[in-house]
Amino acid sequence: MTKEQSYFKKILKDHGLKVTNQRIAVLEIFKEHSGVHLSVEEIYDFVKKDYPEIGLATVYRTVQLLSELELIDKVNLDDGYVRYEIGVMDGEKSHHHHHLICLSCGEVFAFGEDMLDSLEEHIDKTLGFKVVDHQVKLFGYCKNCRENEN
Amino acid sequence: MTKEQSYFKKILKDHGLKVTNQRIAVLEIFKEHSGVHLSVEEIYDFVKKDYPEIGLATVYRTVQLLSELELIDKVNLDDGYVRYEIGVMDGEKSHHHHHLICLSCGEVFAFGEDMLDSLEEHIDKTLGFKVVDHQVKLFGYCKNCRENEN
DNA sequence: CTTAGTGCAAAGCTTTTGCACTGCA
DNA sequence: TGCAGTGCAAAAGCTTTGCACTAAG
Repeated sequence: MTKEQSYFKKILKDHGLKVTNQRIAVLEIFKEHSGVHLSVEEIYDFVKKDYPEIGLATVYRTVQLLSELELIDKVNLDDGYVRYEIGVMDGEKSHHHHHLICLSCGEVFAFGEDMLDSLEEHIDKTLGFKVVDHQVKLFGYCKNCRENEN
Repeated sequence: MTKEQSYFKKILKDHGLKVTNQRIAVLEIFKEHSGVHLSVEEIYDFVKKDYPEIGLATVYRTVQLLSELELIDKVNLDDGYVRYEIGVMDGEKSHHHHHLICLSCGEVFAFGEDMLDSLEEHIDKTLGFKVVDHQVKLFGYCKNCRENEN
């Protein structure tokens, strides 16, 4: 058993939740696709390879659970699906919903979150609005696509 | 006829589209609710007061049209509805998808866009990603809610 | 007159829910 | 063994689409 699995089981137990094969299997898919933004349908298709009898509703419920436990992040890329990505795998601080979306190839890149600190401070001072979470989407053209067009 | 209506009619004609009462009526609702983020259902309810025989499908089609003509902005506040707001009514530069969403009362405030310029410049330099549009959502607690809690 | 636009109803989509069954603790 | 969790199918809710009809140009 990997250390992520042990950690996951502990969290489930701490919340009085049961450890099931389905939950382990879904988390495993997120681990195998770190950095990728998966729709529930995509997760379902992946999980079925290892666990063919799983139901779509279970995947929906598990994904909601993982999101509430803050083990995965919810991302809306406005493509008609709600997407999720694993958030705490890499050593660095968890990057929170910051995405570069290429309008040409559709690729999604991530970038760090510290760049917004001064902005949030300014908003607090001028508007009295206390920011506790943020979601930033930047649309444009990635390096590859720009090079291919030239 | 207001100057916004003349402008709208010109745009429709320039695109080879017909000027219909329904389209005028929907635009009128956006004008009356400048700064508000309306769902299609809400727009439908408002329009029906002036134009009871309008159909929901027409509102959906009109809103898509207005969005393509860049007369309104599409906003997704993750509440299950796609929302729209009029974008070019005030004299200032059009504020592009920048929202402060209060987690307590649900109120949505807007803020200016120039604050992101340095961030985008940095991204271009370091990642080679050219940003052409952006969408920023900041979640937190607004002044009112913070004062009421104390 | 021609055909884009409309209204209605049906269908399409993702997501949620009810309920009997299963399996973890 | 008891009850949380699951699987299936049905339902829900937003949005789109097909089609006959209406009205703008």
